Formats: sequence, structure tokens, C-alpha cells
Amino acid sequence: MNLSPTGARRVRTRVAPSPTGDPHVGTAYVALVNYCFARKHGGDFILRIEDTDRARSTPESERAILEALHWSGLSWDEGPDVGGPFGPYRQSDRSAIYVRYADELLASGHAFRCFCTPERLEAMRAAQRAAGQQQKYDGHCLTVSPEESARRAAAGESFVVRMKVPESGVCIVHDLARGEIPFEFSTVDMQVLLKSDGLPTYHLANVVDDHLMEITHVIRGEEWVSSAPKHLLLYEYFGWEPPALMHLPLLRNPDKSKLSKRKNPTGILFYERMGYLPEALLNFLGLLLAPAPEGQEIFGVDVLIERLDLAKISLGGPVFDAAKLDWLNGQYLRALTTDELLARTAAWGFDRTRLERIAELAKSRIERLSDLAPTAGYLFAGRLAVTKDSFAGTKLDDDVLRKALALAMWRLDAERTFDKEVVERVLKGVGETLAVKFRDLSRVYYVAMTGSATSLPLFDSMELLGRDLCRERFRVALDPFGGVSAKEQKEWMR
RNA sequence: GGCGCCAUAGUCUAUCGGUUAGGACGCCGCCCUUUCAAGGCGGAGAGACGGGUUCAACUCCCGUUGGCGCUACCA
Repeated sequence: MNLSPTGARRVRTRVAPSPTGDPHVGTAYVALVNYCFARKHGGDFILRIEDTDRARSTPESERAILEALHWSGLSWDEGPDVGGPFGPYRQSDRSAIYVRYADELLASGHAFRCFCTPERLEAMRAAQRAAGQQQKYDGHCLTVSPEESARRAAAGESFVVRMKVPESGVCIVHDLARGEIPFEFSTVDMQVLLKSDGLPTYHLANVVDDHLMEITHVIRGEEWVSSAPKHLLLYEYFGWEPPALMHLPLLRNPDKSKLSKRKNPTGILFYERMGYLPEALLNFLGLLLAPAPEGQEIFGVDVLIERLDLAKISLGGPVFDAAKLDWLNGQYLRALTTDELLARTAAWGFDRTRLERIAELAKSRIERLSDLAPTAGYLFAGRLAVTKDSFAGTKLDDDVLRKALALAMWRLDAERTFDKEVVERVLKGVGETLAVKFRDLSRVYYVAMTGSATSLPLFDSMELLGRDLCRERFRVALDPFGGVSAKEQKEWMR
């Protein structure tokens, strides 16, 4: 049941990123629509951290996401950093709430404890796969009586809580842009609601929180369409009114696959380090959200708020067109006064602290003041023009070289923090893996990161450049060698 | 494999049955200009395919094909 945007309830939207990696432009995109929709209707926009995945969530990532979103210029009325009347806004701080609701479902018979081992589940799926059947929970623990279930749980046996799903019937999902989407209940899995560590899965947490936080419109990525029936079912089990749903198309790589780090820069902070203005980035994303009247493609968030119409959002997955972003950014740069341009440039990469550090690194390596710019220039650049020839001086053959670049890139990505110590440890580790003296290997990294085999210290340079720019430089360096295939990635990562 | 979403130029899009299918990025050309940009002007370039419905289909319906998503004790 859809709520009218002009209905009695105050409109409340949210963006709910999971702190499991670098802040993604997709998050900014989803945040932007939710922000504008809330503003358009005089409502509230909430930021909630979905960190129920204990293994992958990190505080570093959460901090980075808040920082990136703040940089973009978006702000939220409630969130982990600003508080609000519906807190806490970090799901790991709400664990007890989910357990309570899971118990409620258990008591009402809408959910059951599942004691199946991962091994059994894996074997079950393998069999279903082999038989060409749909893969879903077979209902094994559905037969455990409530009494036995309670007893086994009390005895300390490990279990998860799964939701029950009707065996037949159809669930109609009302999507604000797509209309009615029918799902046979028989194709809906008995989703795990509470994991054996006592934390909820997205499905439970999201429904409980959206209800308690009085979210009226859930505007999220298309990847959630197929789990919408589960969510709707949970609202029904709880006796709650579901929010209106809207699924946004996913941002794509130029080859139309889902925008991914392996093929493209996806980090918000990458765009910041490259020197894009946040207003240009938001304008670019806004272009994917609201059709621009002819010749009026340059507009700010205020205009987007006016133009936004969820039902009119184009549903084809838009390719993230970096060339158009470049053009837009140029437009914004040109619109700045010289004073503004200088101020923004200074704030971007020429702040006193950074310059001091660079000066110290460069001091012993320059003989004239005029040497400074050529020596440190790469620290203020985006992508570097490196070719195969740039690596000519290295003693490594192409394959080892590719591996050296790729391993460094992936291993650095896997690190929680990115500073000179981490960089040093990781790069030297790659040397050990490849059984190459670091002295020979470092040259490769110097070329890829600084564009030259002779420049300021590598580890400091990389820290100064930052994770996102370094990743991109690795990618660019790998390019003339044909990149790395997904298959190789799998092999090399072992 | 199963389920679902999507489908106008290379890319982002307009069109809500009747248009020479409009705009933007990119590309090409011209103008401006000491160069290069920027800016101005112009150009090439699109309805995936096959069936219906209709006086009329890019637009509605069905199928095919293709792309994408989901198919975890990840979100």
C-alpha cells in the first residue's frame, strides 16, 4: 500500500550504507535521491549504518563513508554523527532490538529456529543445483516442535532464525516506478533473519529499523527488488504498514556490467582526489535522476529537488560516463571566480600541512627552486601517462611485472588503513611472494605511482596520493599490459 | 538453471498512438584566435528482432534476443 507523498505522514527517507569498504558513488547516488525526495516533501533524511556483518564492517569504513558523504555536500537530519530522536543509528548498537523482534516472530509462529549446519546447507544446495532445481532452504527444521526447538536453543545448540514463507500464493510488490511486480511465494526463500552470532541479517534489521524510524519511502538499489517480498511479508507478520518502495537502476561500467572497482573508479573519494568538485558530481548523478529540459543540464541540488519525480526516473542502468562528468566539472570550474578557484585549489591539495611535508621530502633532491614543480608534480596529478616503455628499465619480465602491480593493488585494497607503514609492508610482502628483490621491484612501483623511476620516496608518495589515486594509477599502469583477467585474479590471489 | 528487472545514436536522455524522433556529452568540420584550450556555429549518428492490436506504433500486448540483478548465517 503506497503512501501518498502528500499524505498525512511526514515523509522520512534514509540511506543505509554498509561500512564494508570505500565509500561508493552508488551510495552518493542513492543518498542524493533520498535527500532530494525528503526535501521536496518537507520531510527528514536519515543516515543509518548497516553494520550487521561483523566480519566485514569496519569503523574505518564508516568514518570514510561519513567523510565522503559530507564532502559531497549532502547532509542528514538524523544519523550516527548528529543523533536524532530515533537512534541509535548504527545497527550494531541496536542488537537487542532485533533479538526482541525475532523472538516475537518465533512466538507468533512466523519464524522458526534452524539448526542446520553450514555443511548440510551446502550439500542441500549442491544437490538442488545438480538436479537443476531452484536453490532454497528445504524446510528441514520446520518439523522441529516449538518445545524441542526451545530446549535445544537453551542447551546452547547453535541456530539461526528463519522466516516462514507461504507455500503458495503471490506477493505483489508495488514499486513507485515499475508498478506491480508479482512474485510467487513458492520462489521466495525462507530467509535467515537472525544469524548464529545473534546479529540480524539485512532483511530483519532493515524492516525493523525502517518501521521504528518511521521511514515512509524506501528508495534503494535495484539489487533489492527480489528480496522485497520477504520484507513485505515481515511487515505483514509484524502487523506494520510497509513503506512505499522504489528501486533505482544500478550504475554501470562502460561494458554495462554493474559499476565495479575492478573496472572503474567507484570511490567517492577518488573523485575528490582527482579534483572534481562535489557540486559537479552531484549534478552528474542528478542528470541520471531527473530528465533535464533541453539545454538545462547544469543545475544544483535545489533544482534537482524541484525536478525530481520518482515515477519518471529512467529505469535502464545508466553507464557512468566519465567524459560527461569531466565536461560538467569543467563547466563548474569555469563558473568560479579566480579567487574561488584559487581557494578551492588550495583546499584540495595545496594546504599548508601537505605542502610542508612535500617540501621536506623534496628539499634534499632539488638544486634550484625551479626543480620543485617538476619533482613533486606527480603528487598533484591525476592519472599518469605510463606506457610499456615507461617500465623499460626494470629487470622483470612482463608477467612478473603485471603480477607485481596487480598483487600490490589488491593487497592494498584489503588493508583497513592506508599509510606509509602499511604500504611498505604490503609492497615488500609482494616482493617476497614473487621472490624478487625489493630493490628490483620498487622501480616498477616508482614508475606506476610517480611516473618516473627517480622521484620522492615511494611510501610517502603513496600515502600523500591516497588509496584511491594509487589504485587508479595501478589500474592505468596495468592497462598497456592488457590488464588482468578475472581468472588470473582468482589464481594469483591464492 | 530458477526468479525478477530493463531495452531510443558510442554514452546520458526527451517522446506518455499521428514529430523531418528533440537535447546533452563524445566525435568531425567551420569561425574566433600568436598556440592550445575555452566559446560560437554546423555535421554525422538511434527506436534490438519477430509477431500482433490499431486508420496509425518508438510508444500498447505477446514472443525472441541481449544486458543486468537476486539466487549466503553479505549487504
